[in-house]
Amino acid sequence: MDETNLDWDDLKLFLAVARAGGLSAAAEATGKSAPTLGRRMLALEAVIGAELFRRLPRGYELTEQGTALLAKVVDLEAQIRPLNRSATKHGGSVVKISAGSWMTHALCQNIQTILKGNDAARLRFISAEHVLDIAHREAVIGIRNRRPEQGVLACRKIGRVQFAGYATSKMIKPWVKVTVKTPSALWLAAQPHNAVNIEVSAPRNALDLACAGVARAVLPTFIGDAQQDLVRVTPPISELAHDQWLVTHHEQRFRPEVRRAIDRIYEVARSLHRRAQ
Amino acid sequence: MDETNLDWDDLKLFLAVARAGGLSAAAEATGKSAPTLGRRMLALEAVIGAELFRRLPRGYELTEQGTALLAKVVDLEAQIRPLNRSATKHGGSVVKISAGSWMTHALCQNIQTILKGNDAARLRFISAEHVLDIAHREAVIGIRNRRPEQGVLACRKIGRVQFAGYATSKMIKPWVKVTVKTPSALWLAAQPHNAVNIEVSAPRNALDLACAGVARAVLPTFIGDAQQDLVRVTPPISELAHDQWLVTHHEQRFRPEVRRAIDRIYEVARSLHRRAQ
DNA sequence: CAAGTTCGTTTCATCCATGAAATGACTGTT
DNA sequence: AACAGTCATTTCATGGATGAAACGAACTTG
Repeated sequence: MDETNLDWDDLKLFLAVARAGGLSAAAEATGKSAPTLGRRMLALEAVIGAELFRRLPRGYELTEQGTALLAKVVDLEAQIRPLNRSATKHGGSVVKISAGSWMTHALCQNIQTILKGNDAARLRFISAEHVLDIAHREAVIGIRNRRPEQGVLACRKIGRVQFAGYATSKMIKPWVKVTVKTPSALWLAAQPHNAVNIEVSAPRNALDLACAGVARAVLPTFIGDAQQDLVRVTPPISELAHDQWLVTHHEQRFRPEVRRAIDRIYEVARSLHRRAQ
Repeated sequence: MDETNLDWDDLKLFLAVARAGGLSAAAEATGKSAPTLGRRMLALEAVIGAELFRRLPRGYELTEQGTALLAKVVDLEAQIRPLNRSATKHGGSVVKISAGSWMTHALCQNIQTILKGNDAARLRFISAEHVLDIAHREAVIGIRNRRPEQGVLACRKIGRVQFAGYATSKMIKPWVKVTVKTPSALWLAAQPHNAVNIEVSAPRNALDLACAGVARAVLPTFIGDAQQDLVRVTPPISELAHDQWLVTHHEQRFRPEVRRAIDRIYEVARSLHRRAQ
């Protein structure tokens, strides 16, 4: 085999073996046989130039390099999974709305306005920090922080989002780190003087920890200013300010239920912006 | 072939064909023959359920869907390319705690108790509905709803978790559906008489919508009973009740910072159980 | 301690993905 | 209009990846 050319499918099989903890269970999960998986893992290790597993009598155990690789491949899988046809299958009239976790939270809190006059379709809120692909119907409506370039997408500017640091008191100095690649997480990582004492994987938990009085959290002002227990402990962070856009597919936006959802969501988002100036 | 299972290596070959603008040039670039690439592209289109190329006499031209896919695969390639390098550097002393989103929320709200006497390590809360693998160090501490079978894991029973339906009023009848495969989501799907009028991808948003007064949500009682705006609208759902276990790795649990975190988390979790009986 | 079970590795027959060769269609040149 | 060149598709023989079967090692159970 070509040892210089990584077979991407070996990464998928690696993921299965890593998750299953051995070849036999991974064989069941993947439909490939245990000998095949064994050979593919050896091939992968040869290409990568690292031992990914300790081969124990009762199964495969990841090495440190294997664990590091696993984290990356889990992320790859999350990106590849939606590409399957089954992932895009349209089941009934569902309007999928994709927004970051803060925006989704705010939309849910204002759900009565959004639902007004809209019984024809079911709404599905997909809370994700990465951009879902409207051109491929991963979502029908998206709220994004960048104007889309694709010609098939229609967009409408909502307004400008500001971020700031929040805590229960200015006396609280350390920060909570969100272990995802959002601009605010990256900004915080780039501030060497900002001590981080705790980490969370979900942005909502950062808010929880700020409210619990142990750390500062970077929050959008339409969220931070709405919390009664929190005060701003920094001025607005200009590096994180960005415009917010409501995006949909040219073809989809004339469906009546999509049209109404767009109008309502725009209304709610605009009012959030006005409150948080 | 298995049309439901995307071969990740087909994405790599797609990238080569897209870049080369045809099979012949891509054959040269990849070492695969043109007929092979042609078949693999057909297979990829079948799995994805979209036409990625217009097949012209003088080569392959990307369709809009193909162009969109190309952007994603370029990104995937950028992530996969460095995998030949040495493993990522080992970070500082971080204690990773994995629990479901409700439990993580509750732990964050009680973070002061958990942090007591524990400055030596940074805590990382990983909010996930699936079980992270402690045997392979995806997490150091896990809160699970099943006793682990693996011998390398130490476990300690916390107590029993109950679930119930919650809303702002018993007059509210429709439910919010969480589009993830958790037992509570699956239970709700199995109740044909429970009308669902709205969907969310994140469990926290189900709570948001219940508090907004538009739907009923299935919540664990240690969450639902703690919300001032919500009341139980069903009795406890016996099908969803389960034991809760604190799990860690045999080897890891004697590290002082892990030991302390385990003790504190156990304390907090036990008190949650007492409150929600 | 013996028997049973489970897991990974090795061996080897099978079959399927591959590529060589042929073919067809289209474009460019004379 | 005829011919040459280029590209993709089809046909079919082949070789290599696959998995069934066997084996060995380690662990579990009675």
